[in-house]
Amino acid sequence: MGRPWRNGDGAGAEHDRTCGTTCAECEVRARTEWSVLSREELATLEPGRITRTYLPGETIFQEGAPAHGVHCMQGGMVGIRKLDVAGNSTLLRLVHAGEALGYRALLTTNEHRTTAEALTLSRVCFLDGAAVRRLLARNPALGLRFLEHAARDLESAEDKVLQNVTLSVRARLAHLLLVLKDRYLVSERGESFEMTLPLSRQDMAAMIGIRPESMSRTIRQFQQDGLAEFHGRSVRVDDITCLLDELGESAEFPTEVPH
Amino acid sequence: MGRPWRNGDGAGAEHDRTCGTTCAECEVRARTEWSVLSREELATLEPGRITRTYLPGETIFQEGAPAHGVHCMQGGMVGIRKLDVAGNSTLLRLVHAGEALGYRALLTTNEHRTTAEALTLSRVCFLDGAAVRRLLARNPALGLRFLEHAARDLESAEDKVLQNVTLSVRARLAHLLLVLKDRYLVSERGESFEMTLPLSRQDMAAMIGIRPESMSRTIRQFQQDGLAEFHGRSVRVDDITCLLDELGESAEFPTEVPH
DNA sequence: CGCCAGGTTGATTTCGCTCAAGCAATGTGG
DNA sequence: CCACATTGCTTGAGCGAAATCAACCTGGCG
Repeated sequence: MGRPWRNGDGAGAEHDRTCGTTCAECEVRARTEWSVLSREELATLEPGRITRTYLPGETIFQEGAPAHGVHCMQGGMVGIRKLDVAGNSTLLRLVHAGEALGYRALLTTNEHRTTAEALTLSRVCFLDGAAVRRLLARNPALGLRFLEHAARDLESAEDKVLQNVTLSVRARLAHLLLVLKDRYLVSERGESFEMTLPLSRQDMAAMIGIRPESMSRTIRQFQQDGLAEFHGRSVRVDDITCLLDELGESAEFPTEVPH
Repeated sequence: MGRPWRNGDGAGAEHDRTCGTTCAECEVRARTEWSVLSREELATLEPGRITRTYLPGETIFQEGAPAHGVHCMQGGMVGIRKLDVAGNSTLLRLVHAGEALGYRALLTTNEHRTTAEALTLSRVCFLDGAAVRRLLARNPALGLRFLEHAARDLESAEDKVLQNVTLSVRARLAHLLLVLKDRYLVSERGESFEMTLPLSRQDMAAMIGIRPESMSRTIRQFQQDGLAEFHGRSVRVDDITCLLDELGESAEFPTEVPH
């Protein structure tokens, strides 16, 4: 249990001693929406604050449950899932240290529309909804920070829609690898790089909307084609440009022949 | 061009005489984000306001273009599209009278990530970005209204992701018809109803992420199965419950056999 | 009249899913 | 320590839904 918050986040500045400190002293505060608040404003959040550690697999809130407040990630990684009637699930996005979680339900239905599940050991603060709403009503900057967050989430959700519709599985996996590279890169040299995947195969499959079997097969294809080498959760890519080529390949320009 | 703003919106209160009036006098204001503003605040928007009418097919803003402000729908219907490299496009959502348009780019990149195209004759106001930002910084309620809007958009985008991944084309068309029914219903009696589609077949296909050919075939299937009758843009559904059945049918409970 | 975009239909292909089995790593209880 | 269950991952065989390719039809319009 040495340093559980170091999970590829790069910052690696979160230690056990954050345990129980106030928001004002929180090490990830600068990255959060709360960074726009004054000391006095921050203090109003303290009474309704609860910090908790979640083990991998534990759920933080469930789809359909009423939202009583906002969660704020201190460390670890959480997956936002959405399930359909048949139990089929999609992994919509990953949430890391410094990000808010479940803020949306506070604004609309008061009911969570997604499930949040810890994917690694995670420390998460819960902040009381009423206190947050009071601050939102008073300080415009706070709402704007959340608005930016929502705008980014919306952007990536729309990207995902387009991706799932237009790209092949190969292209979607290539895209996923490139996205994960930004955060989970281990080493890079020229056109080649290495990274450690933060997700199981199943979860990677759920991220691009395919079955685990298809993930296996596509990974094997990538290896056979010399695109990437997978050893457990570590991936080595020799030539990143090959990966980039995959993105457009499934739907190349329709050879604009004049007449 | 008698009454161009009556497009199934139900309200039907927008007429040509709205032309050139102020925001304060705007007939759709009560439904907009601006409803939380005082008369004085509204007045600050006037200098940077431009009202324009768009013909069907005209684009209001294009993916990649810089955003200089926010658009506000007075009447008509606009489609939000997103294109991929190969020219393949998806219709992400429809925007109607009283809704803001292109507000997201103002908050993040300052660059539009989607294209907005008038689908019917539409009247749209443009509001200067700097003026809007000034108000956002002053009045928390305005930001919260936009935040609610973004939260709803995000919700439906995530629903769409799940839908495209888990539901069959049949189920997705059934779902689309049920969604369109809410707004474009013509008449209803018991389990049966009639409506007039606001979209071409191509655009309906683009909404659920399929090719036009597949849309044709699925419509024919629906007719053969007695689910719905299509005559051009009018649809008659005899038994709405049949349509509802389609939603879950593609992925029914996996027969939870104990042991 | 000819042209053209939108829509329909048919034939064929292909990509990813389903179903099924097997395997390695891990845990568990006797 | 072993027998056994469990879980995550992989692989194979076969199927089926939707895409692709291609032709044709229709109505609107210059």
